[in-house]
Amino acid sequence: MSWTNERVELLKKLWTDGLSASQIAGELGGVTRNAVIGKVHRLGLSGRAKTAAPAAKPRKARPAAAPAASSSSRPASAQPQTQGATALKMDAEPANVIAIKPQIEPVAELVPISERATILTLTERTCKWPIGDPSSPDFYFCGRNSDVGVPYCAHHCKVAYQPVSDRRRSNDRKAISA
DNA sequence: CCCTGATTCGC
DNA sequence: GCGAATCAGG
Repeated sequence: MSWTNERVELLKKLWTDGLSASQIAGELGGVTRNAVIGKVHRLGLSGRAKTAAPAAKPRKARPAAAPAASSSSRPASAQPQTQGATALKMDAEPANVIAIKPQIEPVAELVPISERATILTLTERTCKWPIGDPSSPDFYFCGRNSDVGVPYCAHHCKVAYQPVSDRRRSNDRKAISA
């Protein structure tokens, strides 16, 4: 795969949207996260709202020649592991937040087909955020990695849990009078 | 262990 | 220019 204008534009969009390099790589397909990161740097759009202090890091030079990656040891990109399916745990909700029940997610939220999970491939470390209409054949789960005991990946945790402080007391309604 | 981005350097 | 290998960190 080469970096066509379209792919570069999508890369820029996703990167600025805050997606991780591996997520973008999965979205684009045909490239690894390293390729994405490399491209991001070449495009000069690295460092998005990150640390600004540690600018100078005495990078340690690589030993010498790479252990010869020969030519037969590079599948494609890192994929979520698929070990034995184990019990699902839908608990672990932080105390000071309210959980928002996953609803049918709009098309905007897409997960690369290669990373999607079905009820059969979910493990205790895969994101169980449902995507699509449960009654539809296109229904699937996010499937990205999540911490053990946590039902969703980092991304969907943000979506699922909303700080209580953000919840608006429903008393700012306007004069209801009568 | 999983992941993240950053960097180097052979190609 | 590209990206695997590697580093450094969470």
